[in-house]
Amino acid sequence: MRNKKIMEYNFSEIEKKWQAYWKKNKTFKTFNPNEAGFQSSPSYKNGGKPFYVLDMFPYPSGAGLHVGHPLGYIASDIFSRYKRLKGFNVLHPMGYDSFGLPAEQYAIQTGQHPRITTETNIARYREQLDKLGFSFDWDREVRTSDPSYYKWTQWIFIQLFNSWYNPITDKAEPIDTLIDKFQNSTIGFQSEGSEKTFDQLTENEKSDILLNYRLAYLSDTMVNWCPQLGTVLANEEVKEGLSERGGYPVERKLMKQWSLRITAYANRLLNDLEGIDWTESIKEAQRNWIGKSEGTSLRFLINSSNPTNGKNESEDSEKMFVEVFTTRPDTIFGVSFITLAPEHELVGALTSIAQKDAVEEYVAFAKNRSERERMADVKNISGVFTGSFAIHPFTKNKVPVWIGDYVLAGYGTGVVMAVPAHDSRDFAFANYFGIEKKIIIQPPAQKNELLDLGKSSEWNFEEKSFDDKEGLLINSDFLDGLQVKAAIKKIISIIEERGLGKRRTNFRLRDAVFGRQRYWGEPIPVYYENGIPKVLPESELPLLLPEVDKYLPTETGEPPLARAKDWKKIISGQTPPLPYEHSTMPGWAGSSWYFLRYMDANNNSEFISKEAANYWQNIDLYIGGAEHATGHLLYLRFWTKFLNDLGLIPVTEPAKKLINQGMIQGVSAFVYRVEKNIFISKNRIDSNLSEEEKILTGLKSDVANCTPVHVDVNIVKNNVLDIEAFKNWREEYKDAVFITEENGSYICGAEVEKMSKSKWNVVSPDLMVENYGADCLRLYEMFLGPLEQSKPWNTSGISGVSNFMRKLWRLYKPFVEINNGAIDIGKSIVAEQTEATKAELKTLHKTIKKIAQDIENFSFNTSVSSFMICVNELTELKCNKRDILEPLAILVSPYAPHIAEELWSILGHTESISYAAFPICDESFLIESSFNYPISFNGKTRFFHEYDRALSVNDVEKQVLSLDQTHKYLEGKAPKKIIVVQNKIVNIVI
RNA sequence: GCGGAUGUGGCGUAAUGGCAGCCGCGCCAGACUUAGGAUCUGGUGCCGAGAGGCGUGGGGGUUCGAGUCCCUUCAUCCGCACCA
Repeated sequence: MRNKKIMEYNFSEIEKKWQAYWKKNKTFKTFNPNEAGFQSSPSYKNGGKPFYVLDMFPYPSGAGLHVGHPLGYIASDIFSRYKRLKGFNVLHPMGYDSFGLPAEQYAIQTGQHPRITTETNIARYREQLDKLGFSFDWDREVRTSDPSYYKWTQWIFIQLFNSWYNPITDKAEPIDTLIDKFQNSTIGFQSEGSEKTFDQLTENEKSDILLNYRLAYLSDTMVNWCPQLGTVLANEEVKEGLSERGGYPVERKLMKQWSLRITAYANRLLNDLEGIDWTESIKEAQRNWIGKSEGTSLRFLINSSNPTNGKNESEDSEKMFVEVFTTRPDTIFGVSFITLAPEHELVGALTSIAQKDAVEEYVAFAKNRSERERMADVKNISGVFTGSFAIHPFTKNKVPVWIGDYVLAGYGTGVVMAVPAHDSRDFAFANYFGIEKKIIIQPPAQKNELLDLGKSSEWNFEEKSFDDKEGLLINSDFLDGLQVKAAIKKIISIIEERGLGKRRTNFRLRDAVFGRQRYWGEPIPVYYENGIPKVLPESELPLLLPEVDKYLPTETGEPPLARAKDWKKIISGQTPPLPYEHSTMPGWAGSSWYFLRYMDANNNSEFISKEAANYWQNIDLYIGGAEHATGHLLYLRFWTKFLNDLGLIPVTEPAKKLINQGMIQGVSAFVYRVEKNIFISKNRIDSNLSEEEKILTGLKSDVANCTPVHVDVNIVKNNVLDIEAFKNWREEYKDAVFITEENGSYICGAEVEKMSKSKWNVVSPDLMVENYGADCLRLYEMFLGPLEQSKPWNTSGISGVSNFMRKLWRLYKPFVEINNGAIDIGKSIVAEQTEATKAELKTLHKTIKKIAQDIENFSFNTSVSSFMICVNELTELKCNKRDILEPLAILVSPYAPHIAEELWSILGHTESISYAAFPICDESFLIESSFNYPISFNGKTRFFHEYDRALSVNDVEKQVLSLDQTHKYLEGKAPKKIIVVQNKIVNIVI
């Protein structure tokens, strides 16, 4: 008894089956060349050149993944699977950025160890990731919080500490080479008026001097201090004066802190952007952040007859000077005052007795203003006169010295030469305090007209400064008559000649503060001996994160690590034990080099072997969010360059190509609360209530105002609220009353917002996988639109893709044979011998071409629609040929791997489809013998006519002109011109 | 203020300078149904009964021909922002 039974597309069974298969067979295990198994791996057999596809690894938060997270992972997975089919040895790993603030904040609240919550969250992430069918090699997983990983993060820190940046060779070198130079006096070192040689210095003095050069160093710096988080923050962790995490106020504070000398790399970080294929917006953001500007320093002597406050009376005040930095030295003759930042060290010395009180009051005021206040208050001008005068280096005139908080202490020299006529900030300041403006540039005529249309052709310097870098110099002595650019050139050489200053390049980029006064991070591998910071020997790594009783600062304000008992460095034969550094590393430490660790994830003796580094080089394709533009991506490049300088890795950039996937936003739903438990439907808000409704709700009058309240999007479908589900949603809504539309439904409001738990608009991938399958979700996420674009999630569109999945499945006509009650494995009714028709081959090869192109261009959305077209056409053609369906399964497999594996096996294959060969497009199937020309008149298409593709331009023209329809549209007129583009279009101009 | 991105049907979107709206969602009609938030078939940019006209944020330009190239302007989103 034999029986054929058609199989339905049971995605959940299929997906489970193949996920288990991949896991059991380690289908996606990637081998390094020196590893056993490399030569028998399918990649190697396929000719395997290395290719590295990386996702920015996630921070495992307690909320789990929402549908937005996998977007980039799906894209990278498609690309990885495609590259495997193309015969590459693909490295496609995943891991967790598992140190960080949220776990610690949670620990503070609950007392639970962050390690525990982190592990729980990772398990949940893993489960969610596994359900989506990604082809990660999990044997290479990294976790930044794992001691076997952070051992090497600490090791790299030690290398940074033991290195300095040699400006001559323009790279990092071991600190010993610097000590050598000091000892041989090849170069001098910064020291305060001491005449000692380097070897004559005390150990303390040596340490202090070397800290000025080490790439990881301890120093007193102005830091962003966040009292609520109890830690310092790096610049990019502060947004508009508030902490990025949590949104707490941030203050400026002088603290002894660990920093990394990223500024040494500013130029290279800037220049090397040219060579990498990253989006222009990210490169631009980095250029901005680095903020290179070229100009000159210039000294202004202080007038020696200044009445000073007495403090510095005894010192040689004749030698006192302030140094400014300017990018516009050409405006030197327009200087009418000098402004110091309130924090400038010479403020005290420059203040006259008469101005002492006013200055002190102002400095105190400026100091107490938070960063946020200062930023919010940009429009308000404040400042104070010091009572001192500087001497103009060329005119020898007296120039008043002011203090103003529009000058930033941290940029340039903290002093500006103010040219109010040609700088809008100086202009505002001068206007406010009534300081004179000296006009020294004649704006070009056309600019004059722009400002004062109709009034006069002169620039109105009463209203606005002229800031542009163009125009003619006037009232400027030897610069008169020069154009701005020529003037800059000339004045710089004069300044340098006379020793008044030097050509100088300034960067906005600041050194990165590297210590955090928090628990859940890598301990900095440093101990203190007589107050001198020393790094641990490599043999003592990892320096394990100790246990503490609470994750809070100590009573004395020490970081949590100070609570650890007996956590001290013991040196044999020496007592007492020495204290360790109590700060930990910032969140970005582990992520600054993780891409390297994946290459050799289980190496216990090195952070990465030379062979692995040389084989994999750097990331070929890196996918992640654009929010890391100036943080992670800059540090990643910095560490890569540093490790390259030390000769540890062969590359100077971490990623050849970077793609930023767009954010998937949530569509929040709102109900409108009238009173406590009465809700009005959206379209009824401005309408009148019926008598019935008034009685029902107990409202006396019509609704005047109502409050929108977020409602869980999972109980809203097409803006219609599931009223019963709403009542059950929360206890408080049990007795809710609704003013509905006429048809009795309740319509919710909708708004696109960030997907977040608090807005109740989170759509979980788990639910989508359950209802539609992972393949369907993968395809749908790609179908939404271009990868890089942000877009709101809309679940209702998924049905189209779901229909497609079933249509694809049916094309293969899978069935099972029931043989005397025993069920065989699935088979397909395919025509083995019959040759495919021309039409079928055309459809297939057109799709092959399109899919390959799309993947290479990261245009995954258009691929999905090509698949739909292909399946629609093949269904129409009733195609059941193996020659067509087999390549189609391979084409689909990067996008929808589970169904592809199943169909592949139904077609009789016993090996995974993952290492099949990507089909090759045969162009000959695409070429038609004729072309249907659109015939247009004055650019408007009127009709079509088919001609042989080989027909010459002249013949097409002749034949078109003889057509009846042509005469109809010519209306008896003679055509002025006829354009024929072969196999494209005919355009007749009348 | 500076920089980046984006503007196309009711919605998501597609179009090497050559037929605008492919593929979907939604909607409309029909078929099968006791029923449909199932399935299948057809239709669907706008105006117009129709012929036809108008249409890619607005204005201008280059071109035989512009969603696409150039100039200008507006709107939205994102990043940076007193950086001398």
